[in-house]
Amino acid sequence: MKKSDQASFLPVVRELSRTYQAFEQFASYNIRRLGLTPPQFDVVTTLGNSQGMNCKELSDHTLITKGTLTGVLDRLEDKGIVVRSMQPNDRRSVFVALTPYGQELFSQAFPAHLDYMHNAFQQFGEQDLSGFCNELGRLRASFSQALEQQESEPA
Amino acid sequence: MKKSDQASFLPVVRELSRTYQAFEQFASYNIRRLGLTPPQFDVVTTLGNSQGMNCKELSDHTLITKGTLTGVLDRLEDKGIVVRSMQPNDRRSVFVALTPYGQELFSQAFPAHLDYMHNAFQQFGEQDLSGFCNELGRLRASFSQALEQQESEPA
DNA sequence: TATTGTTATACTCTATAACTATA
DNA sequence: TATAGTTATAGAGTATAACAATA
Repeated sequence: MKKSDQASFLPVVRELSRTYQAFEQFASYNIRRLGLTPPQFDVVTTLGNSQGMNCKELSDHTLITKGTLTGVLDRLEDKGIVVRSMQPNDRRSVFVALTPYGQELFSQAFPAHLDYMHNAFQQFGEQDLSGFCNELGRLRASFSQALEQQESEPA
Repeated sequence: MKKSDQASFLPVVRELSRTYQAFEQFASYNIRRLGLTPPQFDVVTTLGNSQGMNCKELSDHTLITKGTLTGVLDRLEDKGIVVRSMQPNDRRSVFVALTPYGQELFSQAFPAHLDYMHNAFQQFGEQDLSGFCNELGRLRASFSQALEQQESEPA
């Protein structure tokens, strides 16, 4: 019997995609009302929960690759939300932080977004939530591991 | 206490995003080797598991909106993978199906992709998998419902 | 030599809405 | 009037690689 004949994991894959799409739709419905795209919002919240960081760290946190990040930051800078500055200690590095306006946006929009997201979780208790986290974590670990295996193999 | 102060669902949201990203990376690593993008692959597998369908049905299955679908189909047609034809019964409708080459691609690539995906699920048993589906399904239902609520509210 | 970030290129997808041809 | 699909527009993210400045 070929492996593909017993693809009992297929429903999981389908369900994961559908669930993420539903989440993405729900979340971005609110995010776009702020005039932001999801990647932009991701950057703003990452910066908002820190004192600022360089592009490399920002890229690691958001999983946005450096080439793309330049464009995202450009657009956020145009909107006056973030500011770039040079670092004296390492002059290759660019320090990125929220502007005062960006901080105001963050401190207003982030709690509001949490309240919004809360609507989707009202029916779940602590136990449900930690159950979700566990299951998702198991899946994620497995995908990461499988990808690493692939990448380390000869093409 | 404000709702946002007790955001115990935040880890779930983060974990769902990370998990999906890990899945997406893992899956697309293989899909791109076929010279396809994930949306294109989605269309190919949807068509491959059917006798063909019109754009409306295809859009419903893949969740790709009609405007985007036109472009995706254009590129698949350029590659000789799908073919569009008119329907005599409803001349507004366009029937989309795999070409013989597209069918060959599908019948070779789809099982291969399942075998590839299988690598990420080896460690899970039937019970794990159905557990994942249940949890994901609960989440999805909740997101869908919450979005509907939002959309029905006065902006 | 390796790293940080920008630039360049070319493509792909997205959202939105106007448009056509049918029904 | 409503529906199916295309077209138009403008933007935004993606992958990739070359590049400049710095370490």
